[in-house]
Amino acid sequence: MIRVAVTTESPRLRQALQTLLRQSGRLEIIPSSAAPFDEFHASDSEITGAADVIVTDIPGRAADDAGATVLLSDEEDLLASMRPLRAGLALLPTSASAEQVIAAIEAAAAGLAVVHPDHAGSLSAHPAGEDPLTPREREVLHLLAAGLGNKEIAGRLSISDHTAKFHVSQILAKLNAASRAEAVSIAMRRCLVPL
Amino acid sequence: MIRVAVTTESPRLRQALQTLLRQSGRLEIIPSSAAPFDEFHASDSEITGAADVIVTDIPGRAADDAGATVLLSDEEDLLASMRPLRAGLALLPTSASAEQVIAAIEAAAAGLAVVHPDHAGSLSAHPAGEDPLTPREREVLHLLAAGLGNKEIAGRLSISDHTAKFHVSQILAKLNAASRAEAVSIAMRRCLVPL
DNA sequence: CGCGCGACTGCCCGTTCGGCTGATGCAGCG
DNA sequence: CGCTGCATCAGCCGAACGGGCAGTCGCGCG
Repeated sequence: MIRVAVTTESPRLRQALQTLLRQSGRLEIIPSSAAPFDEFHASDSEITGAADVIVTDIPGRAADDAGATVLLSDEEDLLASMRPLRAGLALLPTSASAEQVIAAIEAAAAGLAVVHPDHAGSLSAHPAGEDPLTPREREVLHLLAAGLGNKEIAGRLSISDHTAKFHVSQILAKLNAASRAEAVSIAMRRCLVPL
Repeated sequence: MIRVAVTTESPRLRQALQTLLRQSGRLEIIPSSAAPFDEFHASDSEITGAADVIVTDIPGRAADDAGATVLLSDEEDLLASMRPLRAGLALLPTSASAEQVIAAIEAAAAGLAVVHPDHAGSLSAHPAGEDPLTPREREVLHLLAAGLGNKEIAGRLSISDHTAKFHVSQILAKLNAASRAEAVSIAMRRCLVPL
């Protein structure tokens, strides 16, 4: 039985979560004080101490707390700042389904790091914006992203450095980059290259 | 009830996982064929079709498959290549505990992305390797990573382009990069710059 | 006080980059 | 049969890059 404490700013959300989680049958909800959110600090230690996982919508709590935490938030910026995914930290948007919240709680309790794809979009996926790069261009892009010069790229691919340069030009154009450095930046952001 | 298919190279591991997962009581294990791993492709579709989640130690399977997948692997490089954390993809080391595997399966089934902190170390934290970049150099690095040229960097920072160039040189030296493109690559890998 | 270090500026010089205008060969497609 | 897309090669040229070398300030530390 995983003990869960719900600490949200909105009482409505807290209510909803608590009933939702209770229905799962596998979680023990620790009654949070009925105090308004601006007093949550008072009852903090008691709740935190007894819980295995904290479910919250308050970014600060997730940042401070070293324990297992599920953060429900729609703020895009959060992802960036929290990016170094901690052990036991789960990041979910408020649109997450009940199963997702429950699964995230269990994973967090087990010490895993979790992200929701919707949220992680900026981290990982590139749903729409596609990259019409040819296979050869992708090869070049890899070397380009490794910081190689045209001549080195040409050497690795056994082609003329003119051709290498040509491919780089194509990549710059397709990625809408003004320089190879920007191309690397864009490519890595879009995960067109490993790492 | 989540239907789970176990597809591993090692029969021993498959056995261990199956019994382990069965004990949880919340998972339905789909019997995988007893075929040796080099034939797994033959029995692929049948297994995959019926399963909600696939547990495997074969990197290729996790890459190919679009569905929920739990990858058990200790290879560091994998993380890099899989980095774009997909929806429903969980990455665990073989040292993961039973609860972790089960939690990961449930999270993956719910469409979440999961990483194990041990594994994720390379993703987020870089415990040792520090970067003795001065505050000013970090500023320059940001612009550098955005693909700006020396002149543009100088403009943004209201300094001489000679100075901008100087800072870039310092950064290249400290990051051990031969070119600004490689510097961007290294900086983004080390998370020295947002995204 | 001297010393180191970060931030800043300057100039020289060879290399590289990125865009330009070309060309060739080889596929698939209507 | 042309057409289009991909990959290959080539020269030219201005601009940017990257490495030296040489300075000037201001700050904190012993």
